[in-house]
Amino acid sequence: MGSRLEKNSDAVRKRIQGHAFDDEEGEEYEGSTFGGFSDYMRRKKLKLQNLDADLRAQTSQNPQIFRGIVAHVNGYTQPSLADLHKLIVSHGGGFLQYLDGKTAVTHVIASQLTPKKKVEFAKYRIVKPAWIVDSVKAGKLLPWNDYRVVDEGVKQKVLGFENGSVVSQASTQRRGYRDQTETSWYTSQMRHENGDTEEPPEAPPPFAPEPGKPREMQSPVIPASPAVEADDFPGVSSIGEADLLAAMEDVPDADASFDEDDDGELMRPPPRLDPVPARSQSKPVLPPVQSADVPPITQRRPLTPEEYNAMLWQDAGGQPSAQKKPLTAEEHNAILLQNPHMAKSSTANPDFINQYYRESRLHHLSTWKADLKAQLQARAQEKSSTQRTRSKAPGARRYVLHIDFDSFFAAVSLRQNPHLVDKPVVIAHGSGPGSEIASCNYPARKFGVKNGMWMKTALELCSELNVLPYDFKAYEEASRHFYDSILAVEGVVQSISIDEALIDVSEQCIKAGGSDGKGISEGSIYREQEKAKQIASSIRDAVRDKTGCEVSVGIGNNILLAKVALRKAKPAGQHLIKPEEVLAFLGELEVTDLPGVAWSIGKKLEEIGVKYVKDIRELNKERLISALGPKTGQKLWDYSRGIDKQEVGEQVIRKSVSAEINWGIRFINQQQAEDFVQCLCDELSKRLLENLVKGKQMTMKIMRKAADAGMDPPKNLGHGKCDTFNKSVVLGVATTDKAVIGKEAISILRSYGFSPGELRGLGVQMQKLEPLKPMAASTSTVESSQRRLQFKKPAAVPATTPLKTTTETEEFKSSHKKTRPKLADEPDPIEEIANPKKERTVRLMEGPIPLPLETSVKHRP
DNA sequence: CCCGTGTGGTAG
DNA sequence: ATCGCTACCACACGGG
Repeated sequence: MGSRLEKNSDAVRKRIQGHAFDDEEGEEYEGSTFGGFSDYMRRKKLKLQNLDADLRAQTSQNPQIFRGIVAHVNGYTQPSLADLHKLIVSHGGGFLQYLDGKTAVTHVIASQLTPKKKVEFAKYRIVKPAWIVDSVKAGKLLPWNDYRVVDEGVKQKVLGFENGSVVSQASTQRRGYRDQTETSWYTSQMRHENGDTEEPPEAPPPFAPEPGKPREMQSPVIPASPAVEADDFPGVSSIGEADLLAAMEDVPDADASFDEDDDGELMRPPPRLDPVPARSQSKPVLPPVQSADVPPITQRRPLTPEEYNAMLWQDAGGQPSAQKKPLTAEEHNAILLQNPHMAKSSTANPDFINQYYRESRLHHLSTWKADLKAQLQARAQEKSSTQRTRSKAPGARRYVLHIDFDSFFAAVSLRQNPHLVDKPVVIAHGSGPGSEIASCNYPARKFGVKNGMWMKTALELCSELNVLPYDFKAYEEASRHFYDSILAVEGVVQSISIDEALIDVSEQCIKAGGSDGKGISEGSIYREQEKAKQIASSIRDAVRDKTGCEVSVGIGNNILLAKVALRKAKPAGQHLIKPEEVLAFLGELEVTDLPGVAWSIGKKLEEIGVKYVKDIRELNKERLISALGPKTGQKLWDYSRGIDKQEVGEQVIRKSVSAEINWGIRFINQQQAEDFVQCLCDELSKRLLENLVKGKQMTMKIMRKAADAGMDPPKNLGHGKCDTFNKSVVLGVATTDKAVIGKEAISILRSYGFSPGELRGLGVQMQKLEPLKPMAASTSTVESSQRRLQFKKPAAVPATTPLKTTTETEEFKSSHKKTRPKLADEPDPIEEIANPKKERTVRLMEGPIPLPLETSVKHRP
């Protein structure tokens, strides 16, 4: 995996956010995309929102004619606001009490509007209340056009962003989000690979579902026979008919006016049909998933096709039989999860989080990266405290090495499969169409296969592709050897990732040159460069010896140049950029070859006529800054001239900790969603403790299926096209308490009132971190800082404690003791990359350096 | 000017 | 089938 590893594999959800609607006349509206409401901390609003979820959950039997619609009622109406609210929500719609300018409201309901309001609401569709009433009566969504309050005309046509001339003052010529979305990598990949599935061009507009239209869900719906038995994952049953029926169950009409005066508590728990352990109102501890909804283990007979059909085409409450009710998202998921394979790989499996993180390459990449960074920074700190830091001679030549494995995952996995080395090989989880390619060897690249590509595309490019599985253990092992070799070199080391590092070897090289490293002395410069090359070469040899894999090395006089030199070095080589070559070398690169420049900035540059780095030099700085912003503009101005002020090994302290999952999220009711959020918070709390920090601000991240996205995205159990919603809350006091975090997170989730079946991704993040108080002082700081660096081989440890079975209340669990029996006396060098799940070293944090976890544990009774 | 929140973008 | 994470920076915008 090179420096460009998975360049495209992420940044997925974020660029698919804006979606505009085509109404019945094909008129374009810029839907205000981002939902939520202005101030969820205000209790009253909160409650109003919460009701929606409850009400919606109870009325899923109603024809969900307003699905995809989010309404706001303005002014006095007949029927009343409350009645309209109830009608809308109980028929699948969303409702917002307040407009905050960037909510996801699609329609404003009003009997009439003042001229001022007309302007204010210009970007919404304004309809009369009768639209709601008549639609419910008709059992289907009627064309809203017939109920317009404002006449057709300029008033409702807004946002002429395409017209560049409109935006002038802002100095940055900005395109609408939608434009960016349409040309994003993700969108284009979707089109390329799956243009037929996710958004069929003939798909009905979201506001006019065609109820009778068959849905393309037959195959997942009807399992031939259960290939995975329920006890493949003990502790949970497969989703049975009971769940399915529960999801579709008739629920008595919700009381539209829950009392509003119990302000002391978070909110009213949703009323339920089946007996569910009630949430404790005083203690914010939520019941675990399996205790809530999942029935005891029973072997269930899968539904027969007839039964599915009965459900699928169930008549919607007395409608004419031609009018079949489309399934709600919850019903859809319930049916989907009938397939045991699906259930196992989704939130229906209580072990899902652990299982998922075990298999996710991106999760591994992130954890590895954080661990390595912490370890190397701790090492650097220790070094600088023991030996006087010599200040760098200003103006001296620098020699920075950027070292990187060639197609890391593939190379490591190929050692077990030497017969494939000359054949095209990729690393992926499977060979299904949506499987992502994490790494590909050079023979595969010759076919045009790239990291991050989906299997479908890769197979089109190369039909004889060999797919090898991940071997995370082996990657850690190879990385350990890699870092052993790097750390043996005299210089300043900075970890980039599991397979990538920087070393500043300036001091060594200048010493070899025999000058002060400033003056222009041909001989000295030559000797310096030769020294750098020789260091690079010996590192490559060392890593090859120990791992059997090739690394490449880029050498330059700053990080930027080392990085771009690496491109030229690959594969299995090294390249040094001499000072006199810098401008020519950089100039011929495309702008997107620069670090920090990818599709988005690349496109902005393209719009102002810049394709190559040398083109940047033609622009004055002001132009660049006005197009890209002050920092980015300045940075690129510098980069194009070979300037990079960043130093190797700069210390950065962690500012956030988070846990998110945006795959396999398929809920059939609100309870499951909330339980899952709690599990995420448990995980987050665990990570906070591992990092010895607590957080004062929490952010909840939500991905919800876009209104125009199909129920089943092209990627199996993927999130597909989504809207994203982030909301943060500042806690009174910093905490690691999973109950507190969970309470806040669930509160935010509820406040949005999303249909649980439409959730596609969830995450929780802590910011405003503070160091956790160290345990009672014990060992000397010196000793602890020495211990801090040990990369421990995890002792043979029992499986990690299941997420929800822990009853520990203490900050440090005693199980750590068992895990790491005799720690203080092991002077091993770096022995293995710490297992991210069980082993952590102390993180750098502001304030006093906390004692290492182990040390603290040791001294507890 | 500062600050805060929310969103976008990027990299590994 | 499939495992689309996570930290960090920059920016826009709104309010003092």
